Amino acid sequence: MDWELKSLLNELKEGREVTNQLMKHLRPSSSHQTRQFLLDKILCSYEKALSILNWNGFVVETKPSVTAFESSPSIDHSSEVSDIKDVLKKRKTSSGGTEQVRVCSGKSLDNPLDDGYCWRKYGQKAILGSNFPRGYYRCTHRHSQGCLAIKQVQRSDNDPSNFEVKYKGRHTCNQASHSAATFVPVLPESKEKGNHSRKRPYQLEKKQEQVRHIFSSFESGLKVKTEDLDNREDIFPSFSFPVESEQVKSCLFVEALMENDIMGNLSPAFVSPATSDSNYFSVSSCHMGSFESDLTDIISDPTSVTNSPIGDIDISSLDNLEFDPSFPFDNPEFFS
DNA sequence: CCCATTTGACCGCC
DNA sequence: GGCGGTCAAATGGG
Repeated sequence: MDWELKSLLNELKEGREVTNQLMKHLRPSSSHQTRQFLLDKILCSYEKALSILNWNGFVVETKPSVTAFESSPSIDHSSEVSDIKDVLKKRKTSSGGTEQVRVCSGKSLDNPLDDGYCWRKYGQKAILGSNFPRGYYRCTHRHSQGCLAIKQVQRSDNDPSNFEVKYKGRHTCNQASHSAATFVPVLPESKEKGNHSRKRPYQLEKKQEQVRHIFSSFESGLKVKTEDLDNREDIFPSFSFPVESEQVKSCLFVEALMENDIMGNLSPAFVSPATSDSNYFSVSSCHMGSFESDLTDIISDPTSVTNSPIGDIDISSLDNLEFDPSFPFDNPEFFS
């Protein structure tokens, strides 16, 4: 089975499971926060499922949705949710065909350039019809390691606090593969810079700074457009990946806390970014965004790992999920 | 001094 | 010719 279909199934299953959890939490004793958490998870599953369909050429219109978060006065989740508009665009490929490009919108109150990679700006252009110039960046390791990753950043006209980030190419540098795989921030530079004593500490420092920003960047969200210059199977193992790796870890972290079997079921898009198309991470950003308070609490306080459930979610209740086994989500023919 | 950014020039495509 | 994208010299910061 295609991994996309697996992902789709996983997302739908997860949506089903979380819906069941939510049902359990409809009782008055459950907290609003818990219900929000579950609602958001459901929405994210739907978003991911829709994205998968989108990517496979289905015409799926995604529109801003309303969630319980809008009733939350403390956090502006409404903007996040309404910004999770994944738009597919066609672009020409080198072979003359078209290729889908997904646009995810969001807001970044933080530095939109901090996505875990080291970028070097090589140009800036005023774009016709846009109020703000477009910045052109390429991977710092372009020359030392031949990394061809490129990104373009442009402030949104409609919402100047919004940035559209468009990625092209894939990271082939060490930084990409390692930062995607582990938390180890940076690798030794290639020998040509070995005589530079200050280089490494500087990059380490910078990298750690970037890592710190990753969550906040995705809390607020970014408008991210991805596009690869190569073939589809080449799509960005890396692109997602300092970013997504953080998210994956966070998700795994959350999932582990929430009894992996229940909330687990991570889609391949999450688990195996190296084999995924580039674009699913943005959906997970909504995931992240809505979990922000929980995650930041958990992450900032290691002691909470073992003895603190997420918010006040009743983990024990998650052990006994109930859902209608007759619902044909598991049947591949359901989707044919 | 090295490196990243800035910015005007240049290039290729439509 | 106009536009988007890239190059590369100039500039500035650490």
